[in-house]
Amino acid sequence: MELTPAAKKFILHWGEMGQAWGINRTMAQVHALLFVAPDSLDAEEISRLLDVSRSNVSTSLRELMTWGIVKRVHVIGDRRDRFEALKDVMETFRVIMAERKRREMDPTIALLEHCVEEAEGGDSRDDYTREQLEKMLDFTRMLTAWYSQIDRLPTPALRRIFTAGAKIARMFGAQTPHEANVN
Amino acid sequence: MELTPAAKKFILHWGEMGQAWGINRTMAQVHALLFVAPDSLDAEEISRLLDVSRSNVSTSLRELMTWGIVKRVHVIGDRRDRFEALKDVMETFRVIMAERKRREMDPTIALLEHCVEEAEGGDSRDDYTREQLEKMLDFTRMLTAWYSQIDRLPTPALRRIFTAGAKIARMFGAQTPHEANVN
DNA sequence: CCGAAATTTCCGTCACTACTGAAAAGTATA
DNA sequence: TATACTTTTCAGTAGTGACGGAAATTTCGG
Repeated sequence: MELTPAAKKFILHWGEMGQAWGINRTMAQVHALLFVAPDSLDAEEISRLLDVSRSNVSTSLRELMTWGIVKRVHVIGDRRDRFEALKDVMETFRVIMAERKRREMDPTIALLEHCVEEAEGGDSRDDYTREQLEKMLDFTRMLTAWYSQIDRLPTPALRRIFTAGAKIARMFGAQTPHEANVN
Repeated sequence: MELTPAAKKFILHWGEMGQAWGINRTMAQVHALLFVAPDSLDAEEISRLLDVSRSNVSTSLRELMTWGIVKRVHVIGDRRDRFEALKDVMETFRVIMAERKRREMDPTIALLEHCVEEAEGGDSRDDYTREQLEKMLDFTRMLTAWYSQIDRLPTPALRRIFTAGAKIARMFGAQTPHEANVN
């Protein structure tokens, strides 16, 4: 098996995107490869196709598995581990979101709570900082609460929400009397 | 002016978060500092408070300004440039989203379109890859379309959407007859 | 128009992370 | 249990990007 030009371009681009989002390039490339690959691949093959070392592949695969977007699979008659990615884009997206929430949003909320609490004891010179931190905390809580609600839904419902952007905008876009007064 | 413990912790954490999202640490720290600072700061002061070089601050500020979340301001009687961050969290979030869409989503869509087109000419062995790329393209388009609709709304409407997660979930969560059959 | 203050640019250095190769550990088969 | 095959770990290396310091440029007051 060799990579088609389209697959190559996608894999390289995915690597770049990964970097922009704080994900190591090889890891993103391995994911991209598994995503477009018709069959599961073994580590050796991945190493060959991406031209990176076997050990680098091993590390990347482990990471991808802890993220939950790549799974180890086996085929009878082959001792080697084989790997395949989640093939459903929405599902992949959800898993990544859930993981980033867990790794980044939750700790951020905890830290902000701590900071706000600490800033309450401070002298009045710190009032402004405390207010800003509170606003940041409120916003982060709002986002994660929204996410939690949405994440409960099955994939088709999620898809409906995302295709209903205009409808949602219309529903929530109406100005309240107060806002109308302000404008 | 010196940093309070709460401010320090927030700034450090924000730096870490930045890294996880592909943003350089100093840049994130400068932003955090300006976000919690009661008044605008000049570059010298930022350099001192964060203990990084003047030139590093200069670069970070320029980047933050191209992102549009930090503005140059002047006070009479002071030749030095002073800087302040957007103080509204939601607004900051919006600006960052818009910028990332422009920098990452749009190019990704362009590339995926190109790849799909190219893969159409290929032999049937590439069908699966093409299908996967198409799915990825559809998903990306769906997301950006949703975003475009939502982004039109004024901030209060946006806030209403984000506080209405449960309501939205209820509205779109109802199963269609088809889905009910499948389950 | 000159000089001082402030800012930006540039290039060398440093630090960090990704990466490799080799060795170690693990696993299945005979 | 030995052996061949596979995966993982680890320690050293390389490469990338952040950073600092100095020089160059710009800006402003006198």
